Amino acid sequence: MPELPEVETIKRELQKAIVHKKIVGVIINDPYVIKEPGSSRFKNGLRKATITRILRRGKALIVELSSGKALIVHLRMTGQLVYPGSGAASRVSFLFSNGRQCDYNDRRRLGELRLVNSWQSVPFLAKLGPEPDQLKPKQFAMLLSQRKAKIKPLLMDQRCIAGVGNLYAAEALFKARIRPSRVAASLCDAEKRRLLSALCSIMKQAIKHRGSSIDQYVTVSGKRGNYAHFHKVYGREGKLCYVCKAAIERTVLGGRGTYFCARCQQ
DNA sequence: AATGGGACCTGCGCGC
DNA sequence: TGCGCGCAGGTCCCAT
Repeated sequence: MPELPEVETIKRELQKAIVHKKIVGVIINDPYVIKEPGSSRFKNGLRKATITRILRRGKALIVELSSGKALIVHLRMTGQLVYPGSGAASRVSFLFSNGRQCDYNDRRRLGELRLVNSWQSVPFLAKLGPEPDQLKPKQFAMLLSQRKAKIKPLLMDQRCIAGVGNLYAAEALFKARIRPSRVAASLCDAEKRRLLSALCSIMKQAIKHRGSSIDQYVTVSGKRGNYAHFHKVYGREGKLCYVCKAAIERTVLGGRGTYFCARCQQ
């Protein structure tokens, strides 16, 4: 579900909601979503900890604790953090000293919670590529050079660039007028510059609108994201391209549904 | 190195 | 009404 803009939106709301609050208890309704450590060590490691800071890297949330440990939350497809939570549908609830709680919900149970001593050493985080807005055009060009992979799956490879998923990859490629099936190394300098610029501007706009609520993504406070109103290709198979009126097409790349305009994107 | 397939999960909407 | 299938914003693992 959530890509960079959705996770960033969650991070910002979470900051306002729970930073400086003290955890007094943890309710585990579904131990499956806790990948490390075991339930009791997870509970004990969180109890009495105060939340000091919340960070985002790619699509992962990092909740830093006064104990020096960190809670890593990856929402994958259907994870949600809700504050204040009611406990309904909660897989794990974090109870605070103010009597309120933050619920972790996850319909498909693909998400992960981990309590770690040092988040820098979590393999997935250590391997993440740079954030899109940290990239200079030259670096971006380097990342794509020599790569035989198709550009859309490569954009979604978290080791290449962090935070880009299926939806925003499709939108960025449309804005940059590049066909998703193009081999990355075949992009000319101008196309690479267009693509980075499209990626950054789309992420920025999407964050401004709290991300895209397509199915059931909501922010921490339960608000929907409005960026779906701005989608040009994602989910628009058979509908007319806003630029050239050709029908938007859908294909599969790297196992993921891929939407594009065959006329605008060459 | 890169790609394709499957796996992990649940639930929705569709056609029959 | 019921059933099977395809689909879903993510990532990992294995075979080729």
